[in-house]
This record gives sequence, C-alpha cells and structure tokens, in this order.
Amino acid sequence: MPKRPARKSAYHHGDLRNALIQAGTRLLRHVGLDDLSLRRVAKEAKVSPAAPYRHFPDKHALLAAISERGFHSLHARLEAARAASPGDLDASGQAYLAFALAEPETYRLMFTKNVLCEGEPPESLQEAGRQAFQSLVATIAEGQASGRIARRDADQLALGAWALVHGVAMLIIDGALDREPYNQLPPGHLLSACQAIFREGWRTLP
Amino acid sequence: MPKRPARKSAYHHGDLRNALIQAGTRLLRHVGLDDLSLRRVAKEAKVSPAAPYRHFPDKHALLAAISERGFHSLHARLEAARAASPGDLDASGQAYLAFALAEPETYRLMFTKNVLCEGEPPESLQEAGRQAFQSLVATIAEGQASGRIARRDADQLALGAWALVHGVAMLIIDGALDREPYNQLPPGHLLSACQAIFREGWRTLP
DNA sequence: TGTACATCAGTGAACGCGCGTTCACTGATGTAC
DNA sequence: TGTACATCAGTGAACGCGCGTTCACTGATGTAC
Repeated sequence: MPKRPARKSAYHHGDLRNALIQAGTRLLRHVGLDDLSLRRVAKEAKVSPAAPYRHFPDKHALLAAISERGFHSLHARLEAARAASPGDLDASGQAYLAFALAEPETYRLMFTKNVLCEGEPPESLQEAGRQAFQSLVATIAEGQASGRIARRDADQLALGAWALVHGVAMLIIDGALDREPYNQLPPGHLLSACQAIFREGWRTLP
Repeated sequence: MPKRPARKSAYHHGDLRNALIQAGTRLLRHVGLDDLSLRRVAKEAKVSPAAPYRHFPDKHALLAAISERGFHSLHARLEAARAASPGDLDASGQAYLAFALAEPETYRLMFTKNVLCEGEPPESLQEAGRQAFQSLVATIAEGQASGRIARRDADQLALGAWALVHGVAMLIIDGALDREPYNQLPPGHLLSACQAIFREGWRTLP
C-alpha cells in the first residue's frame, strides 16, 4: 500500500517526500544554501508551494531531512572506505573530504545548526550524525587493534581526526585556501599534508 | 577635518561608518548571522535604513567591513599570545579558539564567503585575513628557530594547525560536540586533546 | 466485478512580513569672502 | 568676526520582491459492500 511507484496520475505524486529531498539536494548543488527556499524546492519538484506541508511540518523539517540524507551518504562513503582499507585513518579522512567537496552545500547545511531546526535537532538527524561518526570511531578501533594506531584515548583520536578533516573541508569550501601557496595543490594533497603531521607529530624528536 | 568626535548634532552622526560596524558586531552577538539585515543594523545604530548607503555601496560591503574588523581582533589576540609565549603553537591555537568562541557569529561570518561578497572579496578583507594567518606562521617560525617545532614544511604545518583549530571551533560553534562524551569537557580541553595528538602523532612508535 | 464513499495528497490564491535598495528631500557643516 | 553658499550625511516614504505559511478547495485513490 505504501511505496507507490513514481509514475502515477501526476495529481497524486506518489513519492513526494523523497522527491522533495532530492529536489532540495539538487538545488543545494546548483543554487546553494543561501538561496534555498521552500518555494524553490517545491517548484523544482514541480509541485505547488503548499504541497510540502503534507510531508513536513515546516521548512526546518525539510532541511533536516535533506541533512539527514546527507549524513547517510557520508556514512556510506566512510563504510566503503573502511571496507576497502580497514583501520586506515587517512583513507577514511580522504573519503570524508571527498564527500564534503562533492556536495559542499549539503555538507555546509549538515553543520549549520540554526538553519536545521530551532531548539533541539530531531532525533533521527542526531542519530544519522552519530552513525557517520561511529564509522570513524570504528576505523580507529581497527587501527588500534592492528597496531597501526597508538593506544591513545579513542574519543580524543576521533575528535582530532574529525576536527582536522572538517577544518580542511570547511576552509576549502569557504574559499579560504584560494591563494598561494595552497591553491597550487589538489584538495586531497592538502589533506594528505595535514594528515602526515597528525600522524607523525610536529615536535622535534629527542 | 575627518575623525569628528562622536557627539555632534545627532543629524550628522560624525562617525557612522564605525558605528555601523560596531552595531553589526553587536547584533551578530545577540541575534546571529542569519537574522542580520542592513535595516536591523541601521536601526541598532539609531539611523534610517538608507543612511548606511552613504558609507557602504551595499550590504555585502558592510558585512565585509565587519568581517575585516573581526580579522583584526583575531590578529591582535594571536599577536598577544605570541608576545606572551613566542613559538608556542598550542598557545596560539588556544588564543585562536578563544576568539572564535567569544564572537562565534562574527567568526562564522568571517568564513562564509558568499555572504561577504559576490565574486572576489575586497582586497582589504583578504589582507586582514592574511595578516591573522601570518601570525600563526610567525609562531611556527619561532618554534622552529628555538628547536621546539620540527623543521617540516612551514606552510604545511601552518595549514594543519589552522585546519585543526578551525575544525574544533566550527564543531563547537555549530553544536556538533553537544553530546557525550565531548560535552563533559570545556572547549579549551577539547582543543588541548587534539593538540596533543597533533604534537605527538597518532602512529605507534617502533 | 461494479459502485458509493471516505480519505487525504495535492492546488492555487491569498496573507502579512521584512528585506535591499532608490529617491527627492533637508538641514548641519566648513569654507570663501 | 559675520554672512552666503556649496557640500554632503542624513531622512522617511516608497518600490517591488520572494518568503513561509494558511486556507478552502479538488479530485485521484483504495476500500466496503
């Protein structure tokens, strides 16, 4: 009874909730977060401005749903990286960055709290975020188990790795690295350089 | 002839350009970037909605000026940290974070490109950003000169240090760390933990 | 299988709002004589 | 020192716009008989 195929009467859409999330994601790609309005998403989905209210209580809820789907994509990429290179923290970081740069405005949305909700974020969104983060944690645990990663506090390692890659991603997305000497290198190399320091440390050895 | 003292006729303000930048900074603190409009800034400065156009060609220019002042403040904090602890990269990072958390919405503005301008950012804003960044670079140079920081590529060290602290700052500002176990620690400790890894490295030693 | 009907996902017009920006104006200022 | 005047930083009303949201409605759907 649910899960109607997309092709129906054109009056009843059949899968509008999903279509709105996809339309929103597409608009993020093409017009950006600042110009994303409920009305534009409705238009992109070829539906009247009031139609989204059948599926989302308000604009925040739609944005939260788009963001949630973003976290699922991110999670999928991290899991793929983990499957390909278990315990390889640098590979996970590169996969993370690849997502952020493939969908920069979705990524920005995912980390812009006030736009996603007023007050507490919906539980399902929080859960999606936790899931993606857990993938990072799992990589670290694997790395520690195999002896490649030192047995430091895993929460701290996860935070550090996350902050580093998030920082690089945001700096690139916001254009802060569009200048000498950083604009001479592809993003993956910029991250690699940061990862090398994070792996080796910057202190002088005795 | 320029630099009129603030108290004049109340019709001619005397120093409106500055007053607008301050009013904007105050509003960022109290209502946030999303609700910052030219009209609100004018109102906060007790001036008509058209008055700002005597000093800024458009809204972007006012925001860029606010942002520029933000970079000057950040630069001042970094220089103070450097004077107090030359060559201490961790101290610089803490000073950086302190600024970001003291003025979170100004900080967010400073790194939100599309809001600051369309197309190229104004030269003076870019220069202010470079200046702040150079303070970090100088700290690294000092640290290398005194032998505390390894003689790696300084550009890479600067990028890594910047990305790490920017990442931590953004994650905190956007509420991504408002959950277990990270919400149990003050921001400075979270950063310290990340800095420890960045300093020592996470690899296992032979 | 065929028909009557309740459901509810959509429509489209309308609302009030705050926005960035413009325009003709006003009146305080500092300068020239 | 005193007055006429050009300058230009402000005013306040107005513009057109797109926004989020509401409402009474319409018509396709699936179900009960």
